[in-house]
Amino acid sequence: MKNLVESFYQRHDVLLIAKELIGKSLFSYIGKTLTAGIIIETEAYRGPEDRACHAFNHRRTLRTEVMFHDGGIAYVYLCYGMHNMLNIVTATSGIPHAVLIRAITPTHGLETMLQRRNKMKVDRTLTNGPGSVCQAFGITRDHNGLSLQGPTLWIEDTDLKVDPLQIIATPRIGIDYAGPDANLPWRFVYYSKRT
DNA sequence: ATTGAGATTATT
DNA sequence: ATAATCTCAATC
Repeated sequence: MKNLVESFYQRHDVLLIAKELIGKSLFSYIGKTLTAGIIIETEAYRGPEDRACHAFNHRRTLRTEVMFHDGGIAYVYLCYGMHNMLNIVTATSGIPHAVLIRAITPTHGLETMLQRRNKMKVDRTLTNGPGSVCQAFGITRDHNGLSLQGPTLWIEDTDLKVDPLQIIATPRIGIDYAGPDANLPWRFVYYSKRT
């Protein structure tokens, strides 16, 4: 297991990075507890030219500011007034690319995740949506702009071998307002046989 | 100052 | 299908 280095995040092909993040391991050490899981679903948001991206047309606000920074940090924002969303900022300064983490399969800290999610049993709903992932991992807007080199939030490589054929590309979720860009197949789902 | 809508989730 | 809930940006 090895922490992904800055140069991994600072490449300029956000679609490639979104695909490569599938099968990696997301860690958080928050509230004195370690939680971790394998990333199984991502979405790419490609800066100025992507109508679905918050930073479309270089829209630069308090919220989108961190997307313009160098890759390798977290972009966390609030959606629908109640859900935190975790994004990975990629590319380099001035290029607002990001990858939304939509789902993981839990590996560590299951107890903590259940508590945070207010659930009794581990099931598919524990961490299968961007809001759920953040809640289970304890990630909030307080972690906006945080470095992914740790010690609070980071991503490690794994021994898991991901066959490219197991990654399915589909249109992104919940962005009907983006016009033609709503059809771009920039959502990536890891397809594995399940019980 | 007000308003409308959003990268969602859990429940009816 | 819909309520819950709050930030942002566009408009007055």
